[in-house]
Amino acid sequence: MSRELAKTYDPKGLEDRLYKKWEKNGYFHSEPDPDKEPFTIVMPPPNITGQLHMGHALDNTLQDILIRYKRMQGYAALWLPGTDHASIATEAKVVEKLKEQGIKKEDIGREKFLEEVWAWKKEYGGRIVEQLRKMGSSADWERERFTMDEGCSRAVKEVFVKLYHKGLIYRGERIINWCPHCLTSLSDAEVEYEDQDGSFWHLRYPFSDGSGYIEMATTRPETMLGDTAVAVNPEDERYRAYVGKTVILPLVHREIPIVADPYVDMEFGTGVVKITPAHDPNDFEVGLRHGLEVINVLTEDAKIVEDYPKYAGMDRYEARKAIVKDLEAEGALVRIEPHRHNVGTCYRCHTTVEPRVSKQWFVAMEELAKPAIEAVRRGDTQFVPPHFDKTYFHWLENIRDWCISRQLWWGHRIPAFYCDDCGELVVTKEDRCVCPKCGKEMRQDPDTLDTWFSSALWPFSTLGWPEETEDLSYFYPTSVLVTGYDIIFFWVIRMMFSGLEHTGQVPFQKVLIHGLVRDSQGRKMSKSLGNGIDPLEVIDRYGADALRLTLVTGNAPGNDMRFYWERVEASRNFANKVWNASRFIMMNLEGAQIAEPAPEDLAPEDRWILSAVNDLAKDMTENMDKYELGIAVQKVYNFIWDEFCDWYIEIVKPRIYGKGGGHADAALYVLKTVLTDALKLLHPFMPFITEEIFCTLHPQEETIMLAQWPQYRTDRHFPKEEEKLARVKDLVRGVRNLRSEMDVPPSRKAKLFICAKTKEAGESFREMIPAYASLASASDVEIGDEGMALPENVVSVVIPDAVCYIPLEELVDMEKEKERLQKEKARLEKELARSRGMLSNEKFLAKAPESKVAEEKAKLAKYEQMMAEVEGRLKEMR
RNA sequence: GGGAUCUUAGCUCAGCUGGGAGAGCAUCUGCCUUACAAGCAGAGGGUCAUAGGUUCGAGCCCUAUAGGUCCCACCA
Repeated sequence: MSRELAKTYDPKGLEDRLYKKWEKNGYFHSEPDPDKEPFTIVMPPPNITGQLHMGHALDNTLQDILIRYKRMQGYAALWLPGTDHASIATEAKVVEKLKEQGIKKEDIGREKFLEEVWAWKKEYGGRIVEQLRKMGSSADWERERFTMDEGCSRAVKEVFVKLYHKGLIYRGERIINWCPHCLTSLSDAEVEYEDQDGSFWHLRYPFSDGSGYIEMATTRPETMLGDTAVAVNPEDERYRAYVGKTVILPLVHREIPIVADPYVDMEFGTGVVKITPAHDPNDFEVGLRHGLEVINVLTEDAKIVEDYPKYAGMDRYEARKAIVKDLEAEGALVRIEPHRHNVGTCYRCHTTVEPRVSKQWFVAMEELAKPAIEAVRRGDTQFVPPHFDKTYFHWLENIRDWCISRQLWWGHRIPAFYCDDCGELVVTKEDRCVCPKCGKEMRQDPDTLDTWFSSALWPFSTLGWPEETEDLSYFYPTSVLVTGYDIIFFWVIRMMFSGLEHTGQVPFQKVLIHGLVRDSQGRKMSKSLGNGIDPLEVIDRYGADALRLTLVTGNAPGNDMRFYWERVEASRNFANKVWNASRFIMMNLEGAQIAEPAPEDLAPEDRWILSAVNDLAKDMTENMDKYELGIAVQKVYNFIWDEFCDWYIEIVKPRIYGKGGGHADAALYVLKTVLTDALKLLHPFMPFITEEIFCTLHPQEETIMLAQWPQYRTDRHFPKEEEKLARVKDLVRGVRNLRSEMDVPPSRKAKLFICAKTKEAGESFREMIPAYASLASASDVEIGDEGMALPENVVSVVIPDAVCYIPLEELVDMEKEKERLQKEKARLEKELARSRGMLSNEKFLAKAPESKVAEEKAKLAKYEQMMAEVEGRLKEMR
């Protein structure tokens, strides 16, 4: 069934239709294949609650390019998609929805609540997948996985139990980051710091013996209710005498000691710190060292506890006002000064986090970090670009234990059980547990695991681990992880140590890091700013191919990029160019069967373009293998637009129109061949348009997706013709330039007199005679050598190995011509000076590689010859 | 405080192992040349942040400085 390309390029409809075809025909599906090399990408699971944003679109585009490329190279390329992870965000969405109905999750209980989440997921879960499909993602959707599905849950339990028994997971009372809004603990990585204006309250606490006061400053006066000491630096002469004394805590009137601890900075403030172990991480440490009591004064939603009736129930900021007022009344407040400081906020809701002492589960990181550091040092896993390993090392070398318990319901439940009678603790993979001591049914820990705990297992849990599946042994370790640098700490590092700990291998060989997509002013796209651009809107207006091209051009790994609609438009224009060139070629082919021409029927331009596309394939393959996708796509873009469309097609037009000599069939064959190769090279970047054109051009072919990536062929390398065409291009450009500068309208044709300085040059020009009419507005062409007869009133253009004369009669302005030649002379003088300078430098001759010296000599000869011509012309005109 | 990164044309950015500065957009000029005006042809525009160093040769390597961005750690 042969179709024609539509007259105008319109991605709408076309993209949907092709995607359905690909999916229906199962082109995305991969199985282990002993005859092929595996290439594996595991997709980061985008959160289904959010909609697809530019970051996802970028991730997805890069991954899809790699997958399509490798597939065409004959790899068993598996792109394993995951489309959900258990997160605070998911839970919050459902909590919000229930709230609208006036229901709290506690009202309906855990089981019911989880049912609600699943129902919600059913309604919205497919959305992000649909959006990814619109991007052209060729992930293997048949293998779609969820972090919350059964396989993953099994892996999570397996890992937890194993690490627990190795002593690498422990439960302990620590001070952790607590979000009073989300009502859950947060890991250190989940806390974001922002600068806020605050105040410094200078307080004085009276000594118990009535001998005076000690003054200190605090940013959080309300926590003074929980103070259990005052600390000074042991080196501090000013306060040495006070250490060991006690003070009376104002308002509460509790007697607390003054301790000496090196944590206190003598230079800062008054050099005295109040110690509130329950509400500050540093104070907690000081408390441990000095055996201080931990007095918690805040509830989980950050209100004052009932022990302080006067303030009970007030939230922390209300309480602050009240307490400051009372302190003032009691004479404990010295002064207030403004103070700007960093406060930790919840990465999700940006509520100020409250340090809180509680029992949580932790992963001991020290032992796990070591192999992860080693693996990257050895090069088992490499970052692209490489400098990101520094970030990686820096984090791992300073890592702290990882708080993994979350007070949420939507997530993997911690597989730990408690006996309410005897306090026994059992960690097990079983769903239920009976106390081994008293035989009583045990109660499972109500908490769930940090979402990154399960996400860290993704590269192998999705392949069937802990079963030793065929998939796992074939596709693991995966080939490359594509992700943004903002997620190195959350995800990459945790996958690394998890992979090494549980499988003994790194989870991936390469980590391709990309930057963030920012708005046109360089700001991060965010919901609160409202500056986010919806990829679907871009697709709707310009097509997925244009969006993909935009996201990958002019972009180096690890660097941020700005989003401009103008760039999308430029990408769409390129698609349009490809479309029209293809339409032109097919119009001329008219379904004719074109056989491969005999080598002698190939014109120089045919060999040149065949050679060029051949070189292109080689170059692009090298770039792709080095993950230089931006460079690769730039090359195919330039090839198609400049070399193929603007030069080759234009040169060949007279031949296929039957004017001028040469074999029309050979030209048609070359057009078809080169277009086909170019489409293949472009396909990973612009899958839809290339598929549509390819299948129309080759009605017998099913898809370009499974076509072979163009291989470099030594029998398609024609350096001689490349040289010839370079000369012809120089000539044509020279003539065009001259005509433009002399204001000659294109409609005014003129004869070209080409005086060739060498036999080869003359031959090159002669072979291309039919092309000059359209390329250089030539009415006729005469080629000769030094002695050729020239008409009066000519202008000239000097190019390497030749001079081209154009008689323009009344249009010739001799002054202008002189000016032009003077300009050219000046340019050549500069070049000659540079070249002669280099070649007269003995050190250059002695130390530079021979090829460079030879190259420079050739250039010098060329410029000398051109200079002689220009000077000769100027002399004649005098 | 520690670390990373950037500074190249008016704007946004490429520039892969050091060997005569590039693209897109914008600007200016001329063209509806039968695939494409979402196009064609041409032009202008850069001491590659600054100062040193290594080298026959530096946008690229090294050192310092200035400015910007980001990450981490943080002073109560």
